[in-house]
Amino acid sequence: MAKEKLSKDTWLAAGFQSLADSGPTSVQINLLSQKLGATKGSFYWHFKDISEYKSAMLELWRTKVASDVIDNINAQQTLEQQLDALFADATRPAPEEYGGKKIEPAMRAWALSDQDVGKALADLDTLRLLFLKSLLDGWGLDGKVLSELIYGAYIGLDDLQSKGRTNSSGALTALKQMILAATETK
Amino acid sequence: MAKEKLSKDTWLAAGFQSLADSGPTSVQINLLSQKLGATKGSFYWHFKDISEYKSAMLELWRTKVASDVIDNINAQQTLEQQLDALFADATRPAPEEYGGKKIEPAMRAWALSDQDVGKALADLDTLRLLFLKSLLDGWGLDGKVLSELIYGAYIGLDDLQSKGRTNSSGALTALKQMILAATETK
DNA sequence: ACGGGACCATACCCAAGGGTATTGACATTT
DNA sequence: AAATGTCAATACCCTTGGGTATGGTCCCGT
Repeated sequence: MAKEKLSKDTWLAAGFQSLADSGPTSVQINLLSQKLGATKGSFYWHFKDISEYKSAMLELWRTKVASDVIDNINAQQTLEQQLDALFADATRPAPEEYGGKKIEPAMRAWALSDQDVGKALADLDTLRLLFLKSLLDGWGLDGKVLSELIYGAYIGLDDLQSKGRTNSSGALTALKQMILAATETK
Repeated sequence: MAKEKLSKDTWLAAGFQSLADSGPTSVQINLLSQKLGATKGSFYWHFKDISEYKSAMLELWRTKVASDVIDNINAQQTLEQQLDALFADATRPAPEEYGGKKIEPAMRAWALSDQDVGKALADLDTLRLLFLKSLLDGWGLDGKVLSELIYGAYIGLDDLQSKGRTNSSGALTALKQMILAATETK
């Protein structure tokens, strides 16, 4: 790590990295400090306290990291393209500025112990599920059921990949094929 | 909670309940004590320290709670029955003696911050994935890809259900139908 | 060159949670 | 009934991690 002045975003990126690597309990001020080669003095200049810091992480995740999925899908035309956009999101790690790792599984873990994260994740889940449902309904499919299946696979494969169990791309294309096949039998 | 003598298993069940409800950080001695209407004195009689307690939780989970899946599947004959057995496991909560809640999502969360849990979960994942793969291969399917898809859906829907987002049974039967359909086109 | 603000290091304090020691109530054994 | 063993309450200690106070360095504008 360079010796330059630290910024709010640098601190947050370190937090996301710790979060993805070792879970919510690992995002503590001392750890982050030594990870950045700094001390608490710097942290408390950029943030009032740790709850403000965590709120900033949550907000950053909601707005910048986790909210692109729907937009990406809306930009596509065919169902296949839309599914590709959705599944690409499950494979792609977070941008380097935000830790460079897959953080959604860790966020789901975090949601267990933090009410605010839990609420944000709940909102995100219902939003995505509803969006998926209406999308699939629009293609003449059983949106209620398929949205849950697709989103479930999205979450689970995301988790498997983040833990290094698989690369998950093959499984997602298989699911895509199955769904596309279902549209033709209509 | 009754006023009776507490047992090791009672303490462990309380731990699983806390774990499922509020994540790994919530399994602490003081909290469990007041949850059981007791004090630390009791805890430290049954367990040497908290790491022994957590090891006991992990071991109990591995042997009693999480290892039934493969056995249940092996007891079935047709592919459909086997898939049913697998998916039933994703829906069923833990037995009352072990907290009575779905704990695998919380275990996956715990694995982020605890090396031992991480290793146990990794072993379990690879075991299940390999088993699923060979199973599907035996039915003339693409085991490598489908095992990941099925297990991913298993994990994700398990998580969604534990967070109260869906009941997941519909999605799983849909996936089952898709897989069964794939066997017929062979 | 100097005054002020951005940025960070150092040295503390405090609450929380793990751990220990001691004692007490109750049952069982001899 | 005396002794032993099981189980739990109480009162402590210690470490960890959040938080504060204070002072230092660098830079930038005037």
